[in-house]
Amino acid sequence: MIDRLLAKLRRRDEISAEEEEALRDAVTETAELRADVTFIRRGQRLHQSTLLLSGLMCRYKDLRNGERQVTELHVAGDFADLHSFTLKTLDHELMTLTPCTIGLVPHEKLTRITERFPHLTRVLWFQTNLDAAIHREWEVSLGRRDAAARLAHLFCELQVRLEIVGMAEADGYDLALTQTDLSECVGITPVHVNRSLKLLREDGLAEFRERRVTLLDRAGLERAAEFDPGYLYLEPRLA
Amino acid sequence: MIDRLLAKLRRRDEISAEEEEALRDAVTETAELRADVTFIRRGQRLHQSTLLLSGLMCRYKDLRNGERQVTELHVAGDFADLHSFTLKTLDHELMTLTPCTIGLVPHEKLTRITERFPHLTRVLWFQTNLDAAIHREWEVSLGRRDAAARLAHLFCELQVRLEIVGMAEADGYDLALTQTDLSECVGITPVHVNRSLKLLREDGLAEFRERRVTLLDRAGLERAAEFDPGYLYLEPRLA
DNA sequence: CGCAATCTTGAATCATTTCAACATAAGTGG
DNA sequence: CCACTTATGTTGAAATGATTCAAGATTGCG
Repeated sequence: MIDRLLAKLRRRDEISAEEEEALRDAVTETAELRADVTFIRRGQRLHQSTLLLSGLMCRYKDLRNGERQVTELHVAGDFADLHSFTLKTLDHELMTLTPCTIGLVPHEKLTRITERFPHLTRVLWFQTNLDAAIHREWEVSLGRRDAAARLAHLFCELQVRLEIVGMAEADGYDLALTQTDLSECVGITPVHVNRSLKLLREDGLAEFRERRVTLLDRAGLERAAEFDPGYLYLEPRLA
Repeated sequence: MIDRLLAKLRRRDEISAEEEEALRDAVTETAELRADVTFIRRGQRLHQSTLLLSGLMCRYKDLRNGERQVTELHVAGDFADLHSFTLKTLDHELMTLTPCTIGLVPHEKLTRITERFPHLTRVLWFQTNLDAAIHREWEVSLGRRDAAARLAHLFCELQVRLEIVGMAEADGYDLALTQTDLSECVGITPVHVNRSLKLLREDGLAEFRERRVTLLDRAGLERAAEFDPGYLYLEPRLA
């Protein structure tokens, strides 16, 4: 059940049998959520963290005029709001994009982990730092890349993140987003997403059709996006 | 010496005398750095973290064409690369913007803290999550705010962060940046920074002259920027 | 004083947005 | 199963915010 989380953690560090047990024990409950539900709102006091077992979620912030900026996408295996453990309250909303299965992890369980499992604590801390690294790379996209490169970069990132949890093929993956969802990730209008996707398609780099991303030329796509997977910290580092 | 760090930590949580002692003990060395030095490069294996005691620093990433995106500014009291403790390597560069005094904290000291001081560990973990929250807010600026609002928002953020460590007056603060530095923070060209600063000045909101930010109308500036300090987590939360 | 960095402004250009129309796909109820 | 509605995708043309290029003004520094 927490296999995808374990795959993600073990990609970077060793997790002992006891640590694995502590993690399994930490998930006290599971739940199903339907698509397009904002189930955590900014400012709300939280007492548990959400482990995404299957489905797609996003963190976002809205502006007064209704514009929305998605700050991160979450795929199966991600701890969608592990940071609420130390923050207690979030500065953003958290919503499902597809139907999702989640595991609930009470903050007391995490406190216990910090008291008894220093290494596992560092591994979890690492995961929140990985989210921060993803935020940084999105800052670069939003600040410096043009529309097509932003989309290309996002497609590259998701290919790698989904591969880690066994949810991507060599040439692409399912991605149940609309062009409007994409526009909220990359900070452009839906209309311009449409035009930019057309460009990527015409350049033979990538295609987004029927809720699936197809990497037509992965190397070329990565070049166009200036994608360097370093920020995803794929090599083991043994904290 | 680590007073500003302590002020920052105590703003959000209680730090016991022992914990304070553990922190003091963790800083094994201090150093002076001159301005405009990139002293940590992406990919470099790190064995210590950098505590900024005085001065101004930034994290940034460069693109092939030479464009630079600053992903966060650091002020006195910030742990500029606490995340290197779990990441081991950074995905970005770290550079001084002014002459800086830094404290060096070996990662073994931090490992010790995770083994003996669970609460202090959570407090430090919180700090890296706070950096992530700042990244998120910058994503919103870069993705959705126009040029003037991005600058306005940055000025508001720094006012609050500098107040916490006693380095801002009620109406503004010293900020030793050039307009080009600002442009690398907010993702626009230096020329457009200049024009946008003019707008803010003409609207009576804020002024940036002679390396000093003056908030002419703080409430108005915050309104223009849609600044909500929630993401800076200013209230105590007792982890 | 004089050079170099920084700031300022104007005018032309460009990427993206806006507005609008139409096409396609998906979902609902009769 | 079709008619109808709604969400999503596509394209064109005009408008806009930001960039680029260029020149001149100001400031800081050896």
